[in-house]
Amino acid sequence: MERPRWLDEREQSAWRGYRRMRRLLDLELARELMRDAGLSEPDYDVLSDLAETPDQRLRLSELADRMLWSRSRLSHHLTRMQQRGLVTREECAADGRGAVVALTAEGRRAVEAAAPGHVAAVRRHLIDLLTPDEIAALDALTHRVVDHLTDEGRSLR
Amino acid sequence: MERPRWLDEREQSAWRGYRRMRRLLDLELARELMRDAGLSEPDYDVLSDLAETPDQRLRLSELADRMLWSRSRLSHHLTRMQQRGLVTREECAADGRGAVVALTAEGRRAVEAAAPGHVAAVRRHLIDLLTPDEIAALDALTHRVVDHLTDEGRSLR
DNA sequence: GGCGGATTGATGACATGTCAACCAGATGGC
DNA sequence: GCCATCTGGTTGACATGTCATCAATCCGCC
Repeated sequence: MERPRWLDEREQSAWRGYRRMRRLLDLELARELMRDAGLSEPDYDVLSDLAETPDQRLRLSELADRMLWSRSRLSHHLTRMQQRGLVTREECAADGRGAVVALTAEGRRAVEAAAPGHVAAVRRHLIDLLTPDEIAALDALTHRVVDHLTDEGRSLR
Repeated sequence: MERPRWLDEREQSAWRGYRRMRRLLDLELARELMRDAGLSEPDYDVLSDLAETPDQRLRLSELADRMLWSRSRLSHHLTRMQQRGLVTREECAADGRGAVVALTAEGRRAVEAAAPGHVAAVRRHLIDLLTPDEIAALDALTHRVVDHLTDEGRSLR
């Protein structure tokens, strides 16, 4: 903390670029997803995680961990999605405290309708703008940062 | 939209890595910033944008544009920051409707106290984990995506 | 000069996210 | 078997962000 090493010009530029991209990309993807499919990004993430799962259902805590959400956030969000008929809650046979979220037929229809457009948007605004080398670099670098953050978290707590 | 081109494995992995990094990095940086300086990331962004400005003050709309925030969001956030004594609002001489946000002495002290630690965190969790080539790639790629999104926005509207 | 439409910023209602408290059920030591 | 403790999930209060609306002012044009 003493004698801070500031960012040099390149680093500064990359950091700012990253944050700007983050914000703009997010806005645009959310905007298109809402316009074309009537879903928010969090909605879409919940639905697609569920859809990828063998049985279309997951323990609440399992889903929360995958999404890096707090249980509370997930619980609130699910009650809203439940009211819209996209998911249901079921009791968990194995653990009396537990709850399981399941995709409804309507929820499944919603993701399937949304997915092609959303993937296309991700391509259009990000993936197709990058060279293969850049994709590889992004892949490597993001995973390294993620590993660093999760290892550190694990070892410190 | 017809015949969607899904992401191949590499692309998928990069996209997931990006989103995971985004989330984890954000959480960690926000956590440290709050713990060490008592500021949220939005607070810090407002303060550091103001601090970089020659006169420590900016038109509200100018600041909103730089930050890619809605005016409404900025206005709400400023009233909260104003109550904490970090900024003040002034009338704008040039435009009777306008308002100018100015950093207070306390606001200046807050950013200056927060900056070294925050930069160090950005280094520790991101920049110092990347090779020079990766920094350059990140710089290039993020700016290309940003340009694409802003050009498109400009030409469509 | 003055009218009509655009722009600036504030505001209130509402959606979403966070945090702390809580309950029910599981788990482990004795 | 029983108590203390832990865990999974829910809930309510509150912070934050979004959206639509509003009043004041500016600007272009007659």
